Amino acid sequence: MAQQYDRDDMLKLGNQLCFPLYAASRLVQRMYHPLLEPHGLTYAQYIVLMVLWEDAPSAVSHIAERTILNTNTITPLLKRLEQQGHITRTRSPQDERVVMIELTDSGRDLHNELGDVPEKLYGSLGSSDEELWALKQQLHRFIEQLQVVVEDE
Amino acid sequence: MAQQYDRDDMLKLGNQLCFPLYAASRLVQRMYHPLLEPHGLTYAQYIVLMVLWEDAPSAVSHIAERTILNTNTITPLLKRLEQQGHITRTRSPQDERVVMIELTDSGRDLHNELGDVPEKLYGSLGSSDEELWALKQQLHRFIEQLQVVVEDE
DNA sequence: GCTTATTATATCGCATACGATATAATCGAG
DNA sequence: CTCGATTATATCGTATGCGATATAATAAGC
Repeated sequence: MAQQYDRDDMLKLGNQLCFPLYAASRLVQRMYHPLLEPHGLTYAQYIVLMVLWEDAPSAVSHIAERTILNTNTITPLLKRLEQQGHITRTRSPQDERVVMIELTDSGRDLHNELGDVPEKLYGSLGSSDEELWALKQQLHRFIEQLQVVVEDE
Repeated sequence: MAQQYDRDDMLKLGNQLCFPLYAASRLVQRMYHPLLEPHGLTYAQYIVLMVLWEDAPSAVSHIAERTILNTNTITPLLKRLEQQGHITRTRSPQDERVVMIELTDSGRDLHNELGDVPEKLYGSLGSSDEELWALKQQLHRFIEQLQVVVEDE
């Protein structure tokens, strides 16, 4: 993308890739908020719950890896979910460094209660499924490359 | 995208569009951090400065509109930039509700100092310019749709 | 000219998100 | 078996980011 602009244009907001990523992500989160808030959930908690609905129990580090978040972000977030009664946190007897996260009945119930959230969200957009799918696939490829670079630093 | 999955799959992390957006945005920000930190800048400050390098002086609300951030996010951010000496904040004599943001010499100098940041960043990725450009365009279209929905709430 | 509606920014409170650092547990090499 | 290296989570401090609310200024309608 560098070759397409002169030096001044390189710093224009409209020519950045970082900015539409940033803006789109926050707009999507704003869309989720009214659907999650009645269940007392934040967007980040919802992301973590999606990992657990697929793969519980899980270690904190596994959740961090799946969500591409630092463990020091995950830990306080999980503590709040625990306080809300949706998960439990226990040290693994096999390796006491590891904290295992399990879903409670309440946490599992949320899976049912929130099952229609994505449909409600994407249903209200003008994009076709094909367009959204294509965007998702491109983002996955992009993330793979970003992860390579970020890990090398 | 709703039609392609059954109900269970709808809540799998790998099938979400929101998640790769969220992850990609944060990974990009992590890439920027080592390039901005030596200048004492955060990523959000950098985004705001890009608006100002194009369009200064500007009102707070204009910056908020361009960045798609709330004014209550922008105001504390601008105060820190002011403290660092990169901008000034003054009430407009024409309309005392409005705060005008101007760049200082120091703020303008940063434009030169940070001119090679995007190239350093994207140069290290494996993606072609065409791929990054296509992703950017798709995100712009997506944002337009999101903004329509978010504003209707 | 007055009053209500609207607009612009500021403050409050809470939840991230991450770099840096600390603590404790486990692993592996010698 | 011991010790250094590595790993997992926790804490600290700072900067967002946003919903809700407050304050002040301007606009619009009568």
